[in-house]
Amino acid sequence: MLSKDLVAASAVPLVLSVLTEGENYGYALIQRVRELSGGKIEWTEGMLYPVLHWMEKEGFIESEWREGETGRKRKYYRMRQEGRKALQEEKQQWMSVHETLTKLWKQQPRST
Amino acid sequence: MLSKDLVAASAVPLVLSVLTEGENYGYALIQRVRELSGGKIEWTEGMLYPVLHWMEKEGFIESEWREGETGRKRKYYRMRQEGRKALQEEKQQWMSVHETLTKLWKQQPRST
DNA sequence: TTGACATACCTAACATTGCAAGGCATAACA
DNA sequence: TGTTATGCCTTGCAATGTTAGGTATGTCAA
Repeated sequence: MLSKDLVAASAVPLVLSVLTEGENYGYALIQRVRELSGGKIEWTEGMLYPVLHWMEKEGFIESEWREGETGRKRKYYRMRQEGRKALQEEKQQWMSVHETLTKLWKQQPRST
Repeated sequence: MLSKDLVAASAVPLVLSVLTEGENYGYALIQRVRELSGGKIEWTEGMLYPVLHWMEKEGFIESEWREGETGRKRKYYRMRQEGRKALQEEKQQWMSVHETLTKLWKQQPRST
């Protein structure tokens, strides 16, 4: 189980990244992320939907109600140009932290 | 400037990782992390001290008041065994997310 | 045809939380 | 003597996140 903070920090970059695979809808995003992470990342709907709404308000993504292969109505989300820019920014931020961490992890631990 | 969420998610692993370099005190941790990140990670004291207190309460680290090279009293923090365990766990969580993200970033983006 | 379950979306409200802002103290230096 | 950098701490309120609930439809088995 991932920590709350890590789930929060990774939500937007993950949604944007998954949408680079092509449009998708909320319920399926949860499953896709679970699948990609090997079951380690478990999103709840109550966490995801507000994030999607916020991202749409920000202009990162846009949505459209459509029927999928089943007869069900689904709200499909698609990347917008703003979203691609945001993803670039998110990537950089993530990598900044990642590089800082790995720099430390590679060091020989010195005893105190 | 890093997002609030990312700062929160990385605080504990970063503190633990920096302390593997040897004991250190709060004020210097802020500077060390700034330095390691090339100025990208800017912690505030109001954010760090409560985290240090929490980590001590959890038994990850222990503290001791001492005088440094200057005449100043400083509160030095040192890793405990619990902290090393916590760091291992944090590493794994971080890497889970990181691998999920990089998996997506490596993919050929398909157009919608 | 009825019930159960999976799919699919949404939000209100409450508890939790984070952090800006302030306070305190000392050393260094001009 | 005033200012800046160092060094630690906490309060209080704003911002936040998650739980829990609601709605609806398709599918399948009994």
